[in-house]
Amino acid sequence: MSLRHALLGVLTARPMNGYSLARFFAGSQNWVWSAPQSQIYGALKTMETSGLIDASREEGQNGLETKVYSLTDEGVAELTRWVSTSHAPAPTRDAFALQALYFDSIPAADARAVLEGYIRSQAQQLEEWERHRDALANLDTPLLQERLKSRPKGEHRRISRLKAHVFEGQILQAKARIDWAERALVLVGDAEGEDDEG
Amino acid sequence: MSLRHALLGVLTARPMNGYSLARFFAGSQNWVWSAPQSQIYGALKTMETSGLIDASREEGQNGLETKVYSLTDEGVAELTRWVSTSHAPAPTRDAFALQALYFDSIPAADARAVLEGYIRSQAQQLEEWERHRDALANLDTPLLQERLKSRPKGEHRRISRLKAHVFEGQILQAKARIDWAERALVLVGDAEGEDDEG
DNA sequence: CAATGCATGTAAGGGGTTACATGATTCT
DNA sequence: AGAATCATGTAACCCCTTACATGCATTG
Repeated sequence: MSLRHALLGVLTARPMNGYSLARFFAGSQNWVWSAPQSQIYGALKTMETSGLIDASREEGQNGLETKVYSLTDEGVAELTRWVSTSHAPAPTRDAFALQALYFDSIPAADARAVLEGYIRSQAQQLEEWERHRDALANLDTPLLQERLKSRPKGEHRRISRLKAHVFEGQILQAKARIDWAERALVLVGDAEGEDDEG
Repeated sequence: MSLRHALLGVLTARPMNGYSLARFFAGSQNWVWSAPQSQIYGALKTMETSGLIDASREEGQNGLETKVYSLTDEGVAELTRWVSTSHAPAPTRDAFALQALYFDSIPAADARAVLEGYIRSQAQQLEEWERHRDALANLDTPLLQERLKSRPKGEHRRISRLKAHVFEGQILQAKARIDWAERALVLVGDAEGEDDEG
């Protein structure tokens, strides 16, 4: 559902081809939406068919012919409409919380190892988000710079602050998860020597 | 992927039929995994085929014949294995953060309305999770009581604390989201009168 | 007798993942 | 010559959503 809006959002910064969009979304360790390459091309095709974006054949970086997509008026309107609308939250589906619900039924050492791995991956993600937040706050990302070219200078500070704040939100959540996991380590460790089936 | 493990986890408390499981997972406003009824029956069938659970025909609440599923040894082993293993975090896909990234391009009043709706829904979810956490801490949920029957009394307190802590984690995250959204309200409101395209 | 609850399923369609396939250009 | 990068796609499979379909039993 939202991949389309993510693509529309990126394309408001500047027109891009499928390959660049795919790189942006692939893995995407530091953004709020990710998608594999194979999904991008299909989505772009259906979005073109439904009139949200336009393709123009242009020369790529190496003289290769590429399809460069840009927003149509309809695409801009759809993004604006979507951003302005309240959407019901997606149903909860938290695999790690599910896993943690059954830590009481495995050896404490195993639960500790899983929690530590979780903390490591959250800490890494946290770092990446902090970097991205700082880059946005300093107007130091390529896409933001492109985007600001079509906005009056007086708005630049407000825009960069708003975008940085979105990643501040991700940061706060990652920190909450890390704090939680550290307290879980204590809870699990409490019963050292506890084993499997009781 | 994890619906199977969620089902295995619930079935460790007691054998259940598809209908009860469907009610448990449907909407599931206060648990960590949700799934619609239509998904449950299919998942149960494939899990039975792959030997994770066993079905036995028994009498339901009203003399109706129902299929009651219980874990096989293989099912227990699979759940234990899954819970004991570190899993890579799912790629980020945060629709609300995506939406918030473009609040700078809509009227501030619209952004405020969306944020307020978000805060309301998060606050509601928060309340439900707090109720559930408290119920677990007080050994006051039907499923936990069933589950504890097969565990030594000495472990009851530890188990209920661990489970309650999982929901404490959800609570902390919901609070972080609400705090974030409230600061976002200030940031957005800063530029009162700012409009659409600049 | 109608509505609600118990109980089990199917079907169609969309979204996401993994892997495969192809071809040109640039770098080493 | 071989590897990496640019560039665009396809195919199979699984998960999830929405909706439909059926039938028995209880309650008002």
